[in-house]
Amino acid sequence: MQPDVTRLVFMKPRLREQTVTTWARLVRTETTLIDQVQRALKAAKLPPLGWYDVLLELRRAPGGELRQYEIGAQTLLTKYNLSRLVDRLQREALVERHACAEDGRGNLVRITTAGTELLQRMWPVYGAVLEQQFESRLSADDILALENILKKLG
Amino acid sequence: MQPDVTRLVFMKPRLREQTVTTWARLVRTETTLIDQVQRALKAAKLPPLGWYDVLLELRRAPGGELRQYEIGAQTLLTKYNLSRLVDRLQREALVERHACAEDGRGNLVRITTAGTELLQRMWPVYGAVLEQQFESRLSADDILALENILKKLG
DNA sequence: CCCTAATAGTTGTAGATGCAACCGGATGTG
DNA sequence: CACATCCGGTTGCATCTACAACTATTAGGG
Repeated sequence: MQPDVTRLVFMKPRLREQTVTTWARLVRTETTLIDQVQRALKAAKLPPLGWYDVLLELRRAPGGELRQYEIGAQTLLTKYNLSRLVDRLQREALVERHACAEDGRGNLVRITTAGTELLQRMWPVYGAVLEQQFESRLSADDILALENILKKLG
Repeated sequence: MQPDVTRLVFMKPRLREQTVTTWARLVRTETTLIDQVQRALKAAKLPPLGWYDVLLELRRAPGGELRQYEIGAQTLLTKYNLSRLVDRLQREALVERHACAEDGRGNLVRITTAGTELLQRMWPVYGAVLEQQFESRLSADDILALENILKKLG
């Protein structure tokens, strides 16, 4: 559950200049990197990142299947977006939808062989961008430091 | 100009485990924070973040006006998205479009009084989230360290 | 100058997202 | 067990975004 940010008290914010600068850089850096991944995938005629995220969650899960709401919790997708994204994945035979025995409302989404194969074709593209735009520009210490700072924001 | 990520050599990526973990956390943290800002704005019946970004760029610019492509370069918006976003802002009288004297193709976008007023109403909401979800969770040193790491990724 | 190529911006159309309303099936309380 | 409520998921509709094609203007050679 996310913190309820809709009830914050709105006083005139007194933020340090440096905070705003760093925040802006964080947003810009992240969007730029994501954008590079997306462009690389498109150039390789592969589906968008959202597909990768969902398929990866499924492949990580025991049995290669998850309830839809579990995928949503992991990927931060809303339920209606997920519903339609799974439609698209299903249409491409990358996942199957099965009725759920324990809960008559829901369904289990399972990744197919075609789905895992797609994952394997996407990873080199995704990973190459990560390697060259992210890992290679930072030291191992940088990455650890970054991890520790980000942890405080979770 | 962005690095051309569409011609990378795709070998089997050999990324350190830690790199992938940190990358995942970076993406998740940033999207969560942006999402919190968006929800706070919506709860306050204010327009989305994209409007803020454009209006802020304009207010920062000398004379409160910029060419459309200049806004695009700052905000990472594509030209067609920007074209329509400026349409919407114009419809709400937050900006004006003027023909550009030096370049007959383009136009100058200028922020209006209503536009700056909107900025002033949005900032407390935006800033409050930043203060409570970002600044208050990090030390000044953390923020500086974060800045320096992110700089290497630009 | 003229012709080509590049640039700024718009637009038609298709696809994706957001919102609210909705449909069961599950859960809890009296 | 009856009822209201909650929860997982879907869907209609409006809005927004992506892509490609287009107009109009500027810039660069020969």
